[in-house]
Amino acid sequence: MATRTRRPERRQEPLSREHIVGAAVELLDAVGEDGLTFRALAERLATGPGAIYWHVRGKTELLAAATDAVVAAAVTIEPAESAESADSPQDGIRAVALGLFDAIEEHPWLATQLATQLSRSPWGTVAPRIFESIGRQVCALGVPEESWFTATSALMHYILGAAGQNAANTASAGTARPDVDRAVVLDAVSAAWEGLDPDDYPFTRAVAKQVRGHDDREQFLAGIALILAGITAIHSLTT
Amino acid sequence: MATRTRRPERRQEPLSREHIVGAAVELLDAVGEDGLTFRALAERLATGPGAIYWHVRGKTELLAAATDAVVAAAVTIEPAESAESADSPQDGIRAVALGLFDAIEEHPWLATQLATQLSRSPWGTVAPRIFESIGRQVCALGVPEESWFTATSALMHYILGAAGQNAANTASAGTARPDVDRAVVLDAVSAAWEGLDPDDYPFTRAVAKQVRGHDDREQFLAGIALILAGITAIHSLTT
DNA sequence: GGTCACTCTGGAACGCCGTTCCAGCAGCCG
DNA sequence: CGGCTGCTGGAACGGCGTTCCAGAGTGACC
Repeated sequence: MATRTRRPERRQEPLSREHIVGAAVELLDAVGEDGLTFRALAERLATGPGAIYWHVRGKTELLAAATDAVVAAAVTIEPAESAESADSPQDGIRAVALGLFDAIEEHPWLATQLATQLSRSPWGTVAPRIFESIGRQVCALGVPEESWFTATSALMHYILGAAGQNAANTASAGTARPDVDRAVVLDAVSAAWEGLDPDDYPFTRAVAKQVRGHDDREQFLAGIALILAGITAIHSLTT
Repeated sequence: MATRTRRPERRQEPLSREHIVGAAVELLDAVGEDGLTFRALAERLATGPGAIYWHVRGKTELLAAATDAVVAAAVTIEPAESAESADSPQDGIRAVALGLFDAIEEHPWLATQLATQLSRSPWGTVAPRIFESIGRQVCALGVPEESWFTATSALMHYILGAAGQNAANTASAGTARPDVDRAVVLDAVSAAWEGLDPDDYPFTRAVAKQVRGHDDREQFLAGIALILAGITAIHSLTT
C-alpha cells in the first residue's frame, strides 16, 4: 500500500552517484576518454549538466570514481576463481594480475586513468585495493614480513607498467576486431624497429623479430614469473 | 640552454620546432600539465597561437615531442656516468632506471605523459629509446637471446610503473620543498592505511608502518634488484 | 492543511581552451 | 619591380568544464 500510488511517472531513477559513475564507465567504454563529456553524460542520463554536479564534485572526481569502480570489480573477482580451486600463492598473484590485465583490455581508457590516478594521488583508493590483493598472496608465499612492502610494490608496479603499455594493442583494434589487425600492427612495429639507425639502436633492431609473433598475455606472465623467481631466490624460498 | 632567461624579448629567433618544444617543457615544469596552453605558450614565445601550428600539428604532438625530448635527455646521460666507471651491467641498468626516475622527479608531468604516450601508441619514439638503453645491459648480462625481449620488457615495465607512482611524492611537494612535507604526507598515508577496514585490508594495515619511513629511491632499486635476481636465477647466470 | 525549508533538478550562461582562418609580412626568383 | 612562397600572429569559432539560479518535489512542523 505504501508504495502503491508511486507510479513510474518518474522518467528515471533518482540519479544517484552510482548511476552517474556507471553511465560514465559505459560512456568511456563506448566513445573513449575524450567522449566523456558532462553534456553527453547528462543527455545519457536524461538530465542537465548541473544536476550531475550535485553528486560529483567535478570531472576529476568522476574519472577517479569510474577508475575505482572498475578496479574494484577487477580485483575482487579473484576469490571465485582462485580461493578454492587455485592452490599456490603464485596462482593467486597471476589471477590478480590477469584480472587487471583483462580489465584494461576491456576498458582501454583504464590504462591512462590508472597512471594518472596513481601519479596524482598515489595513495588514493585504487592503490590499496591492488596492493591488498597482491600483498595477501605475497604473504602466503612465505616472504619475511620486513620484505612485504618491497615485494608487493615491485609486483604492483610491474603489473601497472605492463598493463598500461599493452592496453593499446587491443584498444587500437577497436570493439570487435579479431587478431588480424594485431598481426598487421605487430608487423608494422617490427618493420619500424628494423628500420632504425643501426648505430643508435642495435639491440632494438636485434629484437625486432621477436616482436612479430609474441603474445601479450604470455609475455605479461613471463614478466611476473621473472619477479616471482627473484622473490623466491632472494629469500631462498621453496618453489 | 640552461639559462633562465624568461624574457621573450628576442623577437628575431626564427621560432623553430625546437624552441617551441623547449618552451613547452619549461612551461610544463613551471605550471604543470593544465598550465600548458597554446595561448600561454604563444605569449612566452612572443607570438600568436596560430604561428605555433605551423611547426606543430596539435597539442597531442606537442606533448609527445616534449616527452620524447625529456626522455631522450634522461636516457642518454648514462654513458658519461657508467660507460667507463661503472663496470657491471647491473650498474648500467640501475643507471638507466635512476635516470628515468630522476627525470620524472624533475618533471612531474612526465609520469602521466609517459603512461599516456605508451598506452596511446606503445611503439612510438619513446619506447625504443628506453628499450634500447635497458636492452644493451640485459644483453651484456649474458641473458640468452631468446629471452632478451622478455627480460628487457619486464625491466622497462617495472621502471615505468614504479617511476609513475613515485612521481607524486615529490611532485606534490612543490618546487623547492625539502623532506619535511614528505614525512607529513607519509605519516598521513600510513595513518590512513591503518584506519582501513580490518576485514577488507588486513595486509595493507599490517604494512602501513613500513610506509612511514621508507625511501623511494631505495625501494625503487630494491624492486630492480628483485627482477635482476629473477633474471639471473632463471637463466642461472653468475651474479 | 498550509507553510517553510531543504534536497535535488536541469537549462542557461561564463570563461577558457584547442583549433582554424586569413590578412599581412619578409625574402627570393624571374 | 611584381608575384610567389614560407611563415607570422591576431581574430574568430565551436565546444568544453563549471557555475548559477529558478523552480519542482518532499517531508516536517505548526
